[in-house]
Amino acid sequence: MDPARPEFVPDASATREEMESLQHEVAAAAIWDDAFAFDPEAVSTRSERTLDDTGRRTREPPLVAGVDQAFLDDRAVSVVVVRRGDAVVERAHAVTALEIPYIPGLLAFREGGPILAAVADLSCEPDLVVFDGSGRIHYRQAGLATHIGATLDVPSVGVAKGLLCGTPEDDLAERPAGWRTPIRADSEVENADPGTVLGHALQSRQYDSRPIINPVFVSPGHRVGVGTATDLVERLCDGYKLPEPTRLADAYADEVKAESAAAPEGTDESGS
DNA sequence: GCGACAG
DNA sequence: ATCTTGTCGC
Repeated sequence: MDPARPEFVPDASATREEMESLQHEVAAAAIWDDAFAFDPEAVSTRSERTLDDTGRRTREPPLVAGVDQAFLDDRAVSVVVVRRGDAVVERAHAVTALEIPYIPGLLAFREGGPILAAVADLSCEPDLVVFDGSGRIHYRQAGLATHIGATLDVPSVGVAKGLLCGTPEDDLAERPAGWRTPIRADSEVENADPGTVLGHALQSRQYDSRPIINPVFVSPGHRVGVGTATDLVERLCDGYKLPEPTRLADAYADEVKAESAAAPEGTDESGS
């Protein structure tokens, strides 16, 4: 799978001004309404939900991909795991040299290239991609999920463990599983009317008592509206705080990282 | 100037 | 993100 919008591919050697300028272009081109072909109701981590009362399959579950990364000194291990229902259909990875450090707001320029390298090896085209990081919840509304989603022109959502910017409508403390509240644009968010709903804080899981789990922050990447983005992520959570696509990608990234740890450079046996 | 700040 | 043993609980 290759970039549909090559001009959006993040360039780590660009100046900060050029990076922010590109983010504004990406945000202007991003689609934050439901504009995908699959049936959102068919998205699931289990195959039973795609069966009707008589047990017959009623619709083919969409291909959902999870993207995550692990790091090894100055190298990034990027992986993509694609599933159809609960079956892993394809996995791809890439080990590349990191060019710039982590800078809040510019994450796509550090991890975007490595991710695109892994996605390039994918033979299938996912219906939805779940990224570990923000999408529209970003200073210029162009977080990792939005930037890479728009570059590939694939429906995407961002799931972050922490809130980058924006203001939660309600207090996030100790909420029950299933609870959600809007994250609205404030003065820190450019080109957005204050109050615009950028995403949601979603309490994907909670214990009856302690320890207390923090919510995840879901936002549209590309071709998905705010409400649907959160609905989809909720459907993809299976008893854990993080959605299943992210958890699988996380585990695979750890595997590849362990294998890459022994190899000095690009000693890639599996031919990613 | 000070604090905040995805991974 | 990464560095890390044991430990409490279903």
